[in-house]
Amino acid sequence: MEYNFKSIEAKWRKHWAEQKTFKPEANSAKPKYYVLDMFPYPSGAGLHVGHPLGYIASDIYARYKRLKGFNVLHPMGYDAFGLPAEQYAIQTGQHPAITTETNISRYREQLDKIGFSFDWDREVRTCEPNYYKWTQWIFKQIFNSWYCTEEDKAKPIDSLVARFKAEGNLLIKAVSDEVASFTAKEWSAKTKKQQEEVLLSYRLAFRSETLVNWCAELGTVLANDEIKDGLSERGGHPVEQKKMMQWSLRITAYAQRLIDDLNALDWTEAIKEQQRNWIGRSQGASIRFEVVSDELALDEKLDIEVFTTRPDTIFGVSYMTLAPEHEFVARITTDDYKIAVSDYINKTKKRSERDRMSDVKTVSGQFTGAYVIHPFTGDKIPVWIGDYVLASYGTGAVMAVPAHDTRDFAFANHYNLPMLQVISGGNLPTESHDGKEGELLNSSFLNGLQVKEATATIIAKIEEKGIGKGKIQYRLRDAIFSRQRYWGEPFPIYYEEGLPKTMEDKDLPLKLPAVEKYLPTKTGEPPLARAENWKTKEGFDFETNTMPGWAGSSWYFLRYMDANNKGEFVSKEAESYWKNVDLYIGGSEHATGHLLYSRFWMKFLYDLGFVSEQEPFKKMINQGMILGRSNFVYRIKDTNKFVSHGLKDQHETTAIHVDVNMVENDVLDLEKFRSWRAEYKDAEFILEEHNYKCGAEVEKMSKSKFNVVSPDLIVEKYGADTLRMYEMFLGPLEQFKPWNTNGISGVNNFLRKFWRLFHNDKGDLCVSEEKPSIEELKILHKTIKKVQEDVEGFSFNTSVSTFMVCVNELTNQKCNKREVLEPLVLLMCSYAPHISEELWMLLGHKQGVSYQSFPIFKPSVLIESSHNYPVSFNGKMRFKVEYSLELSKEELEKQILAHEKTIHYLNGVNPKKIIIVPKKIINIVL
RNA sequence: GCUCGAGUGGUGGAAUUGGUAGACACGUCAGACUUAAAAUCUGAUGAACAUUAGUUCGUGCGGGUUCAAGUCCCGCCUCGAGUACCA
Repeated sequence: MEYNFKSIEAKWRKHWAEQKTFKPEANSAKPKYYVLDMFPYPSGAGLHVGHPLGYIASDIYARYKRLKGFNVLHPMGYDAFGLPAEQYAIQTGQHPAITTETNISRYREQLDKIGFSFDWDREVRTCEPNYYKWTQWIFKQIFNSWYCTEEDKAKPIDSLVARFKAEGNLLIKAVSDEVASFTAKEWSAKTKKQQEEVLLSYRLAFRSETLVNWCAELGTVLANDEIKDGLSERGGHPVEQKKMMQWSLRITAYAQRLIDDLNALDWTEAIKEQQRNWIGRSQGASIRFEVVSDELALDEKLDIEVFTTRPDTIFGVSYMTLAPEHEFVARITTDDYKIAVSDYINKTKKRSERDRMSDVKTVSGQFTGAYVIHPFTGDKIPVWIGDYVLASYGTGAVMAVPAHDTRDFAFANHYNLPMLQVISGGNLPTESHDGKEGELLNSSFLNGLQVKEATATIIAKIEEKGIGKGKIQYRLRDAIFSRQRYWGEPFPIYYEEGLPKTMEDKDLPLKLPAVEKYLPTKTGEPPLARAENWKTKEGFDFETNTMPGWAGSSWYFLRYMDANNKGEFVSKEAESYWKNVDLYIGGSEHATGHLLYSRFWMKFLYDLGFVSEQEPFKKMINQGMILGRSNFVYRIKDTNKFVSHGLKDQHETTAIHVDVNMVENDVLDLEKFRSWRAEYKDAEFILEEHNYKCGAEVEKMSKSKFNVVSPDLIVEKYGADTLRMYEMFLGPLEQFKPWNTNGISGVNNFLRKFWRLFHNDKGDLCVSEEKPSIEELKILHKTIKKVQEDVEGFSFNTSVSTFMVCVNELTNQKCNKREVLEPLVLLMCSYAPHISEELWMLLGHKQGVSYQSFPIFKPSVLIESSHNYPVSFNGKMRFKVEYSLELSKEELEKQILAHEKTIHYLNGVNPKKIIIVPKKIINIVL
């Protein structure tokens, strides 16, 4: 029988689905292992060949872990809320749920063809009411919590109320908005409404006026990454900065824990570093400067607070800069400067924050006429405004030290402001001296100290004087949590007298209402305001915003543990068994989004005792994107003649993208090309070596470049096992690489060779029961060892090569011994599961290969070869050894000494000791 | 600018703790089988000289450590990714 992948693969897919082969055991005594892929957004375009890359890798690992005796959870689902389906709904009126459903079935169909070992009974979809019921429920918990900085954890809001009743808020240490202090008595005296307002400043989900990117045309707030050059990425509509009432989550409360706990994670340093930078911890001090301005009344006292990471340079301060939006600007600007200042503010308003950021070189600013008093020298320091200072970071004000900060330096040079060096070294006045090395000078009591000592000294002094304190500032902002969209989770919130209230658990899920149109209302309210009864239902006034895309994806990994639970988001037993994800595979583009929010939610749920781990993803592998490889034909100018790539320089040509599906190994299928488009029907070709060779270039996969390769076509032509192995063979998992079908025949050949090992020339099964030779066992053991190492180290590409070598060698040996072939099938079954199942069955096993446990081989050593190293170094000598059957240590020593080359190079010196180190090297101490 | 990663044949890529650089595959060339082609199989394939054994040079560039460097150290160059007026 020939290797007929079509019937084999169809048969086993059906078998696995029917037998529910990949359902994890309930109440298992086995150790657990949770392998998860980042779930996809089901887009209308379907899967291309790049999507399954990570899924294949995780599937290999999941199957491998099952063989190793683990109880493996390996689920899949869909991140199904999102903008494309909503946009489609706006254009066509089709409900996003229908679009989503269609796309999901297409995805499922494509996924099913690749032979993944997902447990589909646990599928989750974020847009299903049964799922988002729990997203809403978690939101409720966040809303009903506050963050206690004493215990450094989130706690139920009731505990805060109890303390307010007992002691007021004077001693409460919490992450909150600015709240006026009150006593227990004053608390009790407040009305219900006033109390609610106070609590809102403490809740971890809160409402506030926030500056957002508002796109009027789309009728929604946009995230920074949804804007390109001041226009919306989708549609190219103008975007403006606007203050809007928005829901936010107090992720900043977790900033330090989010940084600290990164250390223990087995993620790439790059991703961890990205998160650290995003959170952006800087240590420094906040310092208050007293304002002197003609505008202030005589008895009016006003301080400007600045944040600086370099309090040690305080004696070098020569001016101060406020962000143009700083709240004090209008109050302190003197009459003489009012016009200039307001002109300047108007000018900067026109430039979006993004423009300001991208245009770093232009220095601009304006003096306000006001001064502040230097707290140590008593000097009058001019106050400027400048758009290089951002209102949204720190206090929106900086103390400028031009001698030791590049930006202050540029500003001071431009406006001719004074500059004083206070730290030795550097190339002043050519450039500023930003480094933290050197000795303090011109700094009164700090003179002679090193930067580090000076920093500590000055902070102590500042605190002593009561003008500020040491402070840690984070770049991370609270996460804006509302979107003016239809296709997202409704908030379980209604309003009474303008105050938000949560719905009862029993009334969840609050389902998305039907609307006749998916656009915002004429008055600019979100689409949900169009729903009948939404604003008036039984006197309720529901929140019309919906949650952002990342809400549902911040906890989905927990739902898989117990996907069909109707009474809880996850049961205590399921959670305490599966705990968290052992291996997470997905792209690195979510470093500062999904991966950060998930960690935040997990920590929150941990604080409230709902889960037992603080981190959702223990180990993560980031697979690289698969790029497209575009093909070109070269049309000779003004003709319908096409010249092969190698000869194109002889003519004047234009390169034209051709569909890569008409090209194989860069050779164009002329017939397909002629029938591709009417204009090419009569195309003529200038060939080289009887073929038309196309040019090629690596680009992102896109429809317009005709370089999208669907996995379906590959499966159709070569089978799923070939696709799986080829995607792994392509190169290291983490690397960005172009899709290139050129090498796929090699992998396909290998699978056919593998098949032939078990069959004779006539195609009949032919497996011998004879004992294998030492040579044959060595081939097998070498392969087992190498493949195991590769899988554990995620070097899937090299283990494909290892299999190839093994099969080549066994073919050369004409080895068809059962004792060799059986373990090989087991080893192969995570990579190429269909063919392995079939062969396993042909070998006479009743139970499928997916139920087997991996044989543990302990390959021992046999001196096989040595290098020509001289003996005269370090007293150590190293030998390369290969694997064979077990040997005792004594035998091993004997073999080493008996080895011809060893004796030669030992030069008659007797070794004192032979050290057998792990892996393959033996050290001989002379 | 900063952070991280990477530079190896015609191509994708291997290379263990520093230990025979180029595994494996594609491509190319030659051969076998065929009326022929396809498919399959076998062999060759870093470069230069010698064309027989062999010799020399070779992992982005320049130094260094070492018996031994793709791998470690110092100084550069190039490319990719992320981030950016964060005080």
